[in-house]
Amino acid sequence: MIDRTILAAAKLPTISLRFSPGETVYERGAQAQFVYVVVEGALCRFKMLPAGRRRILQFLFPGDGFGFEKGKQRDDTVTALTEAKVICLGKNTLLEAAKSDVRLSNLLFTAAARAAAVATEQSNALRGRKVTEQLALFLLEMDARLSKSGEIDLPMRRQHIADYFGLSMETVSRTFTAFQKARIIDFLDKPKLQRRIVIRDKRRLERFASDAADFSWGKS
Amino acid sequence: MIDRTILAAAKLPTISLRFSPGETVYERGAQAQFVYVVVEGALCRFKMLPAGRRRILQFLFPGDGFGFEKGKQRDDTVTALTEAKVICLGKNTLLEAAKSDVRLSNLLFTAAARAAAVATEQSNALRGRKVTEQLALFLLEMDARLSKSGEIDLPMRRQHIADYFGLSMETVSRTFTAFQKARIIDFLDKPKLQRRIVIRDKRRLERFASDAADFSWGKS
DNA sequence: CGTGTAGTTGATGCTCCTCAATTTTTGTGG
DNA sequence: CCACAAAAATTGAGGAGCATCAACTACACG
Repeated sequence: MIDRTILAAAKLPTISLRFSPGETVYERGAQAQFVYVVVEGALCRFKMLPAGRRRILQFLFPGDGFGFEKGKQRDDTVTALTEAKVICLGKNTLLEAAKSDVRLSNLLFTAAARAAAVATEQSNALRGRKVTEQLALFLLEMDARLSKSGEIDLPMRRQHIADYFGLSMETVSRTFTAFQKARIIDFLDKPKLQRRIVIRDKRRLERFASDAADFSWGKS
Repeated sequence: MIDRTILAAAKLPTISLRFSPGETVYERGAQAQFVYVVVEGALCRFKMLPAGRRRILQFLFPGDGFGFEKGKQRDDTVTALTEAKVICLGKNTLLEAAKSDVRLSNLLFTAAARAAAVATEQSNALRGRKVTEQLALFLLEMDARLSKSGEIDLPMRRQHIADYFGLSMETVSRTFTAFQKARIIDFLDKPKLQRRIVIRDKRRLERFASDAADFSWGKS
């Protein structure tokens, strides 16, 4: 909900940080001192659930902000999926600056309103949709956000995707395989965890994403 | 995301409106001129989906605000479920006032941030939960918001609840019946379409809401 | 008293989860 | 570079949960 634009407008000094895969930016229970913006790499924001499961709230990519939720204590955890660079800024510093700067305050408000809209939109976009729809949307989104020369190099594992959609890892895998067998996507670089994907038939993927069209699992 | 507090702080004149069951406050495509706050009664906000289905985004009760989404055109529709009273205020009027009033601008920002938090929270609270959990939560929420002397008089039909959770009407009905058979709730006033409900065993309902405990459908 | 709407109940099938086995990829130390 | 162990991903079989279709009941209204 916060982004580069706002930090730039605030004209306040920021701190730059680096993380390696698996390192955590902050954990549940920590003091909520800073707000962050991703500069490079990929991270994910999640909560732990009873029974050792976790719910992934968001995947974070360059330009995305995080850590601005209300409350003095963190309620979520953020860890890096890849090598990542983020900048941060004291939360109070920003809020104080907003108190005397109407333009900044309005920027914050607009950003928050947009964030709220996006949040409700997202939650509604996924409800009641079939797995093929959700994952088609996911692949299209990842394609839009991090494809280079037509290839998507997914920074997250199947389990992460499953935790994001509340599905089982197996279902994610089966769906991707089905997409591949239908020649909608392809895996590249077998020696690289099938995480590198190419969309071969975007048209058809988009049809899956909007339409509830269905295909059978058992087809060759 | 907007509420009474903000309209009060804005010190701007509001207009009072009344609606009867089934009447619409605004429809998809209309100009987004006003923001609203419910004073009395119940309404619902929804979008139409292909195939004649609809997705209910929110049930609105006294104190709830609506109509503040970005964009010049409405993307949703709001209709009254019961006799309802709402107040409204020109959107631009409010935004203009905020431009020169830091305190109001900050209030708007805070409200928007809270709305964003609530939205993400809600969307995450429902993902992957079983029907019994979702509906137990729903009943507890309705109990908190509109019970009088222990009775909940639901303003919405089974179909509305189903559209809200993305379930079928039949599943909602079966679950309520199961709650009743387990003596967790009871229906009052048979001659009133089973919409009047009493929670008999709140403790157990709360367990259903948090825990994924399950019971069989076929029990007497 | 017939018609329409809301709600309940039952039978059947699809979707996706769970558990388990197997294959592929990664990482480590010779 | 290879051998081995650990982690990630795939694949298969069986089952739980919810949708769908359809019949039936209860109440509202003319």
